[in-house]
Amino acid sequence: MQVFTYTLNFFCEDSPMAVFDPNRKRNARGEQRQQALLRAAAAVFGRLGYHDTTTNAIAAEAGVSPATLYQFFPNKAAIASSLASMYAREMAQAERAIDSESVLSFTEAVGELIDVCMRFNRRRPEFHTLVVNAPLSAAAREDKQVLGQVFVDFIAARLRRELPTLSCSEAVHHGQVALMIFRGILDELTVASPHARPRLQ
Amino acid sequence: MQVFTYTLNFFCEDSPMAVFDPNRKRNARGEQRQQALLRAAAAVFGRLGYHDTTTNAIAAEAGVSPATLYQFFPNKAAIASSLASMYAREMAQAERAIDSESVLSFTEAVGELIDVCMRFNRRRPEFHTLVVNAPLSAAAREDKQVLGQVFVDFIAARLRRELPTLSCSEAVHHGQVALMIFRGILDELTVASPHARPRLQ
DNA sequence: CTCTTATACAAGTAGATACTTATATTTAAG
DNA sequence: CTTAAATATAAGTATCTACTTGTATAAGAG
Repeated sequence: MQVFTYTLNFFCEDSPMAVFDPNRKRNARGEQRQQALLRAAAAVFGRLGYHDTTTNAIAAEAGVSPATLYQFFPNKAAIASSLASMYAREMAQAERAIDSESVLSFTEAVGELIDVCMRFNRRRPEFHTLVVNAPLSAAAREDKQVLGQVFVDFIAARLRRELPTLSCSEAVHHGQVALMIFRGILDELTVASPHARPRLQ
Repeated sequence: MQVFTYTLNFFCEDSPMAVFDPNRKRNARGEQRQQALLRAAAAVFGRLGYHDTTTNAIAAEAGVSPATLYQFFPNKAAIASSLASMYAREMAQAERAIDSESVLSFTEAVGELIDVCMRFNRRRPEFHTLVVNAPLSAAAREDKQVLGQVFVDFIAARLRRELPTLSCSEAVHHGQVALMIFRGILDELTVASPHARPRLQ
């Protein structure tokens, strides 16, 4: 009996009709829809936060039916994860581009770093909510973690150039603390931005 | 017509049978239940966060039926607000009790302050979630705001004693930044507590 | 042109959860 | 002891929301 059931399930798997298929070929219209859905999701997440954003609202914002959304994303968390990944990678790249020829002083470089991060978070207010409140996929968590590492490494590298006596692990630790501090300030900072920055170093 | 309707609604208000009545007299059993419900809510909020905590789970944790919960609280947000208020007041009091005779140096006093806050957040892990994720009542927001003010004032007062040349508004501003920094570190700190503190001053 | 596959959506469903109703039991004041 | 009010719950309901189903149309490869 057991074997029979197994066999049946194995060969005639009553597949749940997988309306979303990760390997599906996309045409131009599809690619555009997917981008439009991501933009719509960003807007709604930004307005309402992760929890209060419904997939129906995202679909409505994009001007499509809820069912269409599920042609492009398996579930709500995947949309959030996709956005979070994009943003994390984008921001990491922006950070890596800062002072690539190493002409700035430590203070200037850190000032630039903060500026870049602040600008990014002002331009993409939804990033914060997504990272804090959304249940991210492993890939998105990885990208977020890399972003943190880029920040820490940036600080640590500048710090060691400024103070060559500093041990490597000490420098990294200072970088980590700086990251925590920065996140703390970001939390309070959907408003009133240029006020607090001067005190950061 | 409009007037008539108004009158009807005013006098014969089809009251929703208000199972929760804020003016209801409580007996001993009631007071205990209410406390038990708050303790249960704290436990579940701590485990699951605000959004994933259901009123049914709180009732179950307290060993009562869901309906009983609504004899004591009008809704889920009121439970969260009640807890957040309690905790904010408790923590503010603890902060005010630090170094009441002003015998500590600035560095020592701030160290004490951080210690007290850390201990509190370790003892009441749910406080953070409630403050960050729950839709608090006006009263609870007020208590939270007062707590922040106590923190800022503590820092500002010590700072001005240490550096009498500092202007009052400058001192307060430094206090505010310190608060932001502290919150940022708390965010990262459900774990690994005694590691980061030394670098704070 | 044809046929496969992608896109689209109307119209759902399933399951969860905040909250209610009706009613029974306990408390305690008079 | 009576009685009104407080406490308790079984058994709901209403609503919301993530997600599906079935089916129709548009694209585009050959």
